[in-house]
Parts: sequence; structure tokens; C-alpha cells
Amino acid sequence: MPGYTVLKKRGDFVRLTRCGDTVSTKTLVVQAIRSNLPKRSRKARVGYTTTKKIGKAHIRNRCRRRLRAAAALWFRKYSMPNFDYAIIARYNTAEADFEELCKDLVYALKKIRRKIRLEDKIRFEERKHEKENAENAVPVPD
RNA sequence: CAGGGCAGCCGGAUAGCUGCGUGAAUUGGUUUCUUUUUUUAUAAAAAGGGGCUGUUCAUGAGGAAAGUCCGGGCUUCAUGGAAACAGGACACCGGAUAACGUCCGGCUGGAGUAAUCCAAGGGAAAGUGCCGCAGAAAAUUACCGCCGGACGGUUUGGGUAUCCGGUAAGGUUGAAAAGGCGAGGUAAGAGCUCACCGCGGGGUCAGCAAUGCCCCCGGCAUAGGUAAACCCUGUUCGAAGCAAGGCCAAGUAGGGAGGACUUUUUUAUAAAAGUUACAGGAGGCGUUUCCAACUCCGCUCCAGAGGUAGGCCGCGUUGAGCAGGACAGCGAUGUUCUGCAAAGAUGAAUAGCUAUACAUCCGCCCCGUUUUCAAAUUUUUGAGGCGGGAUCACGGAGGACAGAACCCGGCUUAUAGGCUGCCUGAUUU
RNA sequence: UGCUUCAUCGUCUAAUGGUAGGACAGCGGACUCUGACUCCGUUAAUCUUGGUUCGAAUCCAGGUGAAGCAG
Repeated sequence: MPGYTVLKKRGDFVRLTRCGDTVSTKTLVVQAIRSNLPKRSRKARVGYTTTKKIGKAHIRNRCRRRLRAAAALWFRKYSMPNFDYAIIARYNTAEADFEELCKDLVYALKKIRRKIRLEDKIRFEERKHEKENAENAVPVPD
């Protein structure tokens, strides 16, 4: 079993597009958000999106398969546990070199990880500041 | 033959690494449920079943899987049965089929030298409507004409004006003007008469029939077109669709019982009514190293209904199945015998990557032609364009259309390239 | 996946089978010292391919694209 499961529900995809972090490269787009499941498993979840825009049914299937193959190689290494990911195919996913596809995927995953860690840091510091302010503010009226 | 037509078939191959779905097997691992036994209990053991996972074996996308255009199975709804009306679909004739708007054979008309191909191809003497502009007139027509007669003026006659009548040959318009063309005939004309052609009716023969051949008659007032205008005639059709439908079923809301609290009545027991809630606070459980963020609980128990989230069935070895043989038939197809049979996903499997050879294409090579350009120069060279040959070597490019979603029979549309058979035409022998 | 509907200038819309009209926008000109307003002129379309018809935006058939409903 790989270190991730498959994302299936429509609601999860909607949540991702609405409030997830997005990184786009030439051949694919990656979205990520913290999972809302309180499960014990620490596995990440992945979903693949191929819209009607990129081609007919057999082209969409091909894109999904290539994305799945690329994810099987690199996803476990660069994903964070307890996160939901969506990989979206673009118009040139079917024709692009496989190595380039892998490169883009790794780049996107790395970048999104950095982004989320930065945001967490900022939020943590903000909270800290608020607490300090509150602690400072409380004694003043006393 | 680098002409054409028809029918049928294939539609990528091999190897390596890494993977996916389904089914079967497995005293493999792990987890959970039920039953039985032991125990005060926690718990333990045995049997059976399910989930996840490992191993082995088997198997896994088309000719169109597509469009969703017809027909059927299947399911639900409605319904005692049948018929009629409305509405839809179809329409030369005969046959095939479960059925069809499909298929086969024939007819008629059209295209082609031919093989062959194409056609929604019933009815306009049941009725209604429409036919812009142009034109006299677009449907019981009469403007210009042609002809005869009457009367007036002048008067030899002819011509002209008006009125009455005959006529549909000629003119103009248009997509279309009341059969065509020629001859006779006539005051002028006219199917008025005749020949040929067209049309209609009847008869003989051939054919199941559509229809065809021949003969006779009519004399076209049966009188234009349009029915993919309404309509008429004949045949036929209940509606919706697997997200159909069936089963299991969290949670939430609601019901009952008890407990707790509040209010009222009562000396009290007790009875009645209401609340058991939003927000806030404190706390606990779970994910997390922590923080942050999020979720759930927040008095207990019981019963049944509904059927949401979710799951299972429907769903694949049986279906108008595929392959081959025999017989019947021109054929579609039918009868019969033998053999073969496992795709079943559901954010959706059936693959991803690499290498090799091969079909094919281009260049390289040769020949002809063109003058577009450049150089020398007045016909040479080089580059380019077009056509043909050669396919040995070398280099490069390189796999058409396209992905099952309940299942079948068709239709329509997309499709690189290859193979096989038959027919026809031209040329040569 | 199934079902339903629609397609007309760049945009919004008209058109009993008979010359595709109007508004806004665009372009050119006039008015003005200049701009706006106003006026005049002009460009521009029946999604596509066939068929029926003398003649199709319209009627019929195939294709393409878009939208909606069911969950």
C-alpha cells in the first residue's frame, strides 16, 4: 500500500478549490489543504482532476493515468501527512515528456509544502502576539 | 495498369522494469462480528462469517465502445377488458425479423462507356390554404392582338373611331400560362380532324404484386405547382427510464417511560402544566510532540416509522451469444449438428516508461521539364518548384479514429494504413 | 450517465417560405476653438453540410457548439 489514499468526494474537491493553496506549473496544477478528517491514519489523500476542456474521454483517461504514475513515483516522498491534495491536468499533460511531468510535480509539491509551513508560522506568531497583547492588556485596567 | 466499382477482414508487434481492476485458491498475516464452552468478572479457547493485506493462478476495452437517432428486452407507474377520439411515427411492391424508420429481392425515375450507385417514391377528380416581384391573367383569365357584323363621317376602294360577337394561333412576364410538334382546315382560329410523342381509361398476355409488352378507346373541362402546407387514406404506438427499481441503514427531527428542575393547587402525600434550550463559561474524549485548528459528548432508557449520508443487490457463463459444417432459399434469413465460452469499473480498472525490428513517409541517388533567383555569359553551373523512376546502402520522421458504464438489433458520424475475393473499362498478346 | 432546450452583425434582439430590419458599439464626415450631445453616411450576421421547393434564417435529415435539469 502506498503512503496515501484516494480522494473521492465532491465536497472535498470543492473545499480544495475554494480555500486550498494552489501551485501551477507548465504541465499540471497542485492544490493542497489540511484534511478535515479526525482519523487516526496519518496518510495523505490525493485526487486527480481532468476537465472536459483538455480533450475527449480517451485523452482525459491518459492524463489521469500519467498523473497517477508520476504520483506513484514521487508523491510519498514529498507529501505531508494528513493533507488533501488535488492534481489537475492541463492541456499539454498528455503530450509532455514524462520526466518533465515528474519534475513539475516534485517542484509543485515542494513549493506548496514551503508555502504552508510559512503560513503556519505566520499564524502562530500572530496568535502569540495576540496572547501577549491580551496578557499585557489585562493587567492595565487592574 | 499510380483506371473504376462492390463485398469481406485486420486495425499495431516483440521484450524488459514498475503498477491497476475482477474472480478463484491459500489451517499466510492482521482486525472485527456471531455462536458455543470455561470463568464472579476482566478474559481465554473452539467453530463459522466479513474487512484489510500477502502469495499463486486465470482474465481484462471497440469497429465504431462515440452521437443518443430508431427498435426491443428489463424495471417501476397507471390499468377489469376492449374500442374510439386526440397526438406522434411511417408510406412504390413483395419478403426477412422479436421489432424497426433496419436488411434482402424486384419495379419506376435519375447519374455513369460499363460494373455499379443515388431517391421520404401513397393521394392534388374529398376539402381548405399559399404561389412575393413581374405580368392582362397565378386559376373557370382576356391587356395588346386576329376575324366577322352594325352604325357614323368621307365615299370607288382601303384604312380609322365606337359598339356587339367569335377566338385562344401570336406577343409581353415568370420557376410555372390550360398537352408538344407538323400537316389539313377556317372569316380568324381552336384536338375541330389526322400522323408521331406525352397523358388517362379498358382489355389480352407475363408476374403473388408494384409494373411491363401489345391492342383498342378517349380527345385532354380529368384541365398548373405545392402534401419535408393543413389534410385524406392505410399501418402502427400507454408513460418514464438502471441516477429505473429493490434491500440494509448511521445521524438529525419527532413519540413514550423514568429521573431532575420550575410554577400552580394542597397541612402533607399527591395531582396538573411546563422545561430539560440558544448563547456563554468550565471540563473531558479523539487527531496532534506542543501550539494553532477542527470534531464529538454534554440526564438515562425503550419502541417503532421514515429511508437522508453511506453500503449491498440490479451487474454478467445464457444473451434474438460467437465460430465452423450440412440442408432450404437468388438473397436477407431460417432449420439442424458440432465446438467455444469468465471485462465488469463507479472521482470510474483494463496501464506508465524504455528498447528493438517492421508497414509507411521524407531526404540522399538518377531522368525529364519549368525559367523563379544567383554567378559567369548567351548556354552552362548551382539553388528552388513540378512530374516520373529506383528502392540497395545511409540519415531523419513515425503510429488513424478513438475508451465499456444495464444489455442486445440497427442507423448515423469519425477513421492512418494494410490484406483478400469478385465485377467492369482501356491497352497489349 | 440519462433527459431537455437553444444557436441571426462585436453585443442585445426582430422577421405569415419571397430584398435579413432595428438599437448600442466601431469607422468616416458635418456642427464646435476643442470635447460631449446631435445629425448624415458606412462597415458588419442567419453555427455547419446536404435535401424538399421556382425560392429556405424559417420545413426535413446529419454534424458542431453552448446552456439547463436529475444526484
